[in-house]
Amino acid sequence: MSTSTANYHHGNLRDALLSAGLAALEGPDGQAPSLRELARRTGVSATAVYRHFPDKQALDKALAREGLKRLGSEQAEAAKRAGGGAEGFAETGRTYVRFALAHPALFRLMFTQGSPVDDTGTPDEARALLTANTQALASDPERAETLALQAWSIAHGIAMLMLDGSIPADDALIDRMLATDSLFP
Amino acid sequence: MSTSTANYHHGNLRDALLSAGLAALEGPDGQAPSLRELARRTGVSATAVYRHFPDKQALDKALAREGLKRLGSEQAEAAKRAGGGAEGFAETGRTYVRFALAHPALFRLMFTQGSPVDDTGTPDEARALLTANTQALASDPERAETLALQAWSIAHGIAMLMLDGSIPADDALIDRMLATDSLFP
DNA sequence: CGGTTAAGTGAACGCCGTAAACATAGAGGC
DNA sequence: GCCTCTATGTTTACGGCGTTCACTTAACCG
Repeated sequence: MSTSTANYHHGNLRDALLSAGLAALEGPDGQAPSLRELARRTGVSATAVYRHFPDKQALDKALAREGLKRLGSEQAEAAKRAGGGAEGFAETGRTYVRFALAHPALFRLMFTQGSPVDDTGTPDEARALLTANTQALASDPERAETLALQAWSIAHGIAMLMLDGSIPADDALIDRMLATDSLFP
Repeated sequence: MSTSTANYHHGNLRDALLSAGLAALEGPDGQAPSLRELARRTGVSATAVYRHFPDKQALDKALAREGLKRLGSEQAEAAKRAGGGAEGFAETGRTYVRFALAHPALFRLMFTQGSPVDDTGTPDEARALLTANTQALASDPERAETLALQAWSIAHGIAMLMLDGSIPADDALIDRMLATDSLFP
């Protein structure tokens, strides 16, 4: 992803594989695509993948990283649209859950590997937004960190439980559960 | 599980498979065991499994159901030990997260299938405990349902994020994040 | 232009879940 | 007490998976 533009075959196979992977993850089957399937869709032999990724897990991690980037930018845009502040913060939570429901396979992939973020030293945008928002909203700066983790956890919990079918994936329910006045005194 | 006592081979293969599965899920690799591996450990051919489960997913579902049962009874015991009430309720949350950390592979399995509970008409103990506790503690009975889902979500979110390594799996952190006075006004 | 090297290929290995055809042990009726 | 029927097991086989290895090919660079 990111830097595209090239002559495809004999060229940016890496990006082509990632594109195919992201497309497959959006498919209706909700299944993570196999390495061989991805190679097939890209019109390349299965072993060619190994020229660009050491193994399947590395490919998955790259896909997860791209997913995280997209989530972060969606959240940032939603917060800006809401005018920032407390309402903007609340909107990032709703966006988090809606993103999970809109891209279930990708979202699952993002959290199935051991934190795919840490290889780049800089934290992802979603996480930066979270700490910035909580530090701005919390009185006690130490409380801010706890608040950040609590907010993340409840959004993540709602998302996961809805994805797994344990809780109805209802948009109104998301709003009700994330209503800030019924959480956090 | 449950009804054991028999002569093992030529006898209760079903229970033996479930026992082997639960044992494998506790292993250090944190990997869900394959059907063939389970059959091997039980000393039986792979296809024998199909006499007792229509497919691998059904076996996984049975394992998940057993996990849910264990979680429920651990929660009930913890609540009783805490003397019930609000403190008992809080204890069920902490127990939920600790259970996930103590049995990561089993816990993941429990929520990776589409809600493994619904085939039995009666809800599992964990869920029953949750609704009973929230209905006893909430003033508004309609608020109780929202409270139940919020409480479940935050515990589930903490558990998942800690399992995935996104949040440090720290016992003190669990207590801080679940402190009832910093949640729910 | 020729050689080095990055990038792709095909065959093969040992796993996996599952299907089909076959074997056998033990229970129940005669 | 035998004989049959059925539940429970076995062997073999298929296609798909991730990955390895030895190989070809194409692109660039001096």
